[in-house]
Order: sequence, then C-alpha cells, then structure tokens
Amino acid sequence: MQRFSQQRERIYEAVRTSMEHPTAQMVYDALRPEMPRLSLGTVYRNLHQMAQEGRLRELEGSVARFDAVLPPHAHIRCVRCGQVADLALPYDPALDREAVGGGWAVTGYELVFNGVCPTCGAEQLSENQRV
Amino acid sequence: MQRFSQQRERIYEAVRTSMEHPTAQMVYDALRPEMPRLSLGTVYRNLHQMAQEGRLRELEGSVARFDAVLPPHAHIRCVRCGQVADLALPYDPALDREAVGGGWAVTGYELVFNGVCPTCGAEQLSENQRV
DNA sequence: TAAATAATAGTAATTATTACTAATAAGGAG
DNA sequence: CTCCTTATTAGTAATAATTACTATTATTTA
Repeated sequence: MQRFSQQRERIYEAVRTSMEHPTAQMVYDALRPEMPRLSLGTVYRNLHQMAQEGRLRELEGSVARFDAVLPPHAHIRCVRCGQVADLALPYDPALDREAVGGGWAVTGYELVFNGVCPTCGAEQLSENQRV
Repeated sequence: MQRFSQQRERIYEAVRTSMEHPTAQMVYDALRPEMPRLSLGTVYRNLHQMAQEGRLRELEGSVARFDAVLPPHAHIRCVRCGQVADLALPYDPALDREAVGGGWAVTGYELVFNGVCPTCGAEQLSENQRV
C-alpha cells in the first residue's frame, strides 16, 4: 500500500511552487538546504511515481522536466537555455481525432513551441550592440 | 571550411532511407556492417551538425531521434516501445501567432502525439486474452 | 604532388538516470 | 501506546546516452 512520505510531499511542493518546470536535479538542489540527507534517487523515484499516478506531468526532452499543472496545455522551450514555460493555449480534442489512423491508439498530444526566451533574447541583443 | 566526408553522406543516407526516425545508435548499428571502422562519436557529431545546418530534423526525447523529412510535420510516439512515426497533419502557421507573447520570440512548434503503436497494441490484446 | 587542416577512429570522460541494499519510518494490529 | 510488517529512504554503484580529447587519416587547395 502507498504510504505517506515527508520527502514525497516536499518534492511535490517544490514542483508546484516552481514556475520553471524543474528537472529532478533542480528539485534536488532546491530541497537540499532544508533536507541535507535527501537523495537524488528519491527525487527521481518520486517524480516518476507521481507522474504515473497523474499527480504530476512529465515533459520529455534531453532532460526530463516536471509540471504540477495537470490540465493539458502547451509549452514553450527556449532553444538557447532550455527553460520551459507554460502557454495558455487550450487543448484541442479535434487534433486527436485527426491523428487517428494506421492502427495507432491515440491518447493525446504534446504541443511544444520553440523560441528564444526574454532573457536570452536580451543577451543576444546586447551582443549585437557590442559588435 | 566544411569538407566532404564519406561517413557523413552514409549517415545521411541511413536516416533518409529509414522509416523509423532512427537514433544515433540505430544509425551506427545499421552502418557498422558495411563500415566496420565507423565510430559512434562520428555518428553523433554528424547528426547534430546536419541538424544544425537544417539538413536533418532532430526530435527531442529521452533519446534523440532524427528525420530527413524537413517540411514541418507532426509525429506520433508509442508510449510503450518509443518508436516514432510521421503524421501527415499540415503545419498550422496560425498556431505560432497564438503562442506569441511574454517577450518570447517564437520560431515554430513541435506537435507530438502519444499513443500505442499497432505492434504494442496487438501484444496487449493477446495478453488480455491470455488471462 | 605536397602542405594545411577538417574529419575520423578509438578511447576516456561526463551527464542523466536507474538499480541495489542496508537502515529508517509509516501505519495497522494487538 | 508498543510491536511488527514492509514501503520508503539514503547512499552508493551501475548503466545509458552523449560529449570531449587526441593521434591519425583524408579532403582540398596551391
């Protein structure tokens, strides 16, 4: 049976209160000061467990990121620094229907925009001015 | 200056003639019989280089996959076995406009459906029947 | 053909993630 | 409340994907 765990709740809170769709490492780094005994394996295990339970949402990528906002929504990822942000685009169920075919059972979709975040865009600008 | 390389061309051909959006490892395994001296690092280096040049398209994921079909199009990934297939859904430029805001410079989007491929679907079916 | 240097092969190193095991701590039974 | 069962953890080792490094090879230009 699933038991309560102090660590799991803190990990969940760390994701919930973060705006940056943190990676496992980021969650670990954020909690370490208050929980010096916390183990990185515990963070990974609980993040995946909660994602499987549907308590968190996992975003694939070269490094996995996690999101406590469950209703399906789009994301935008900075091609420079890799940060991810939410987008308020509504989920379009019609798209799922369009994808059906070829014997696949469609369960949903991920819509991820690429772009340059405000921070990286500003850096690039100042680089150009420097030249 | 960029020089011609036998290996790069073979790597490109391997991606182009494959229907399965191969990973670096898959390209390496496919070419190894004909090019026993080929190095995995060479495959990685050239795949990324060609992706940067726009000669290939890179699909992010826990394992990166590559696609020689350049016009933007949607993909579907099997949540069981990880295989990726193309979808003939047209790219919708209107979506890019909807994503603009918050100081981000939007460059495009990736639309990846999740689902169960025919193969994995059939396996699951026979499992159920077995019980 | 020869010199200059991009690209490679082979290997080592790094990063993200998972696996393993003894110790810890939920939480239900008595 | 105390004890027992076992889920969960910390700490560490192992694995997988990817990148870095360096001597050697191969392409290109003079």
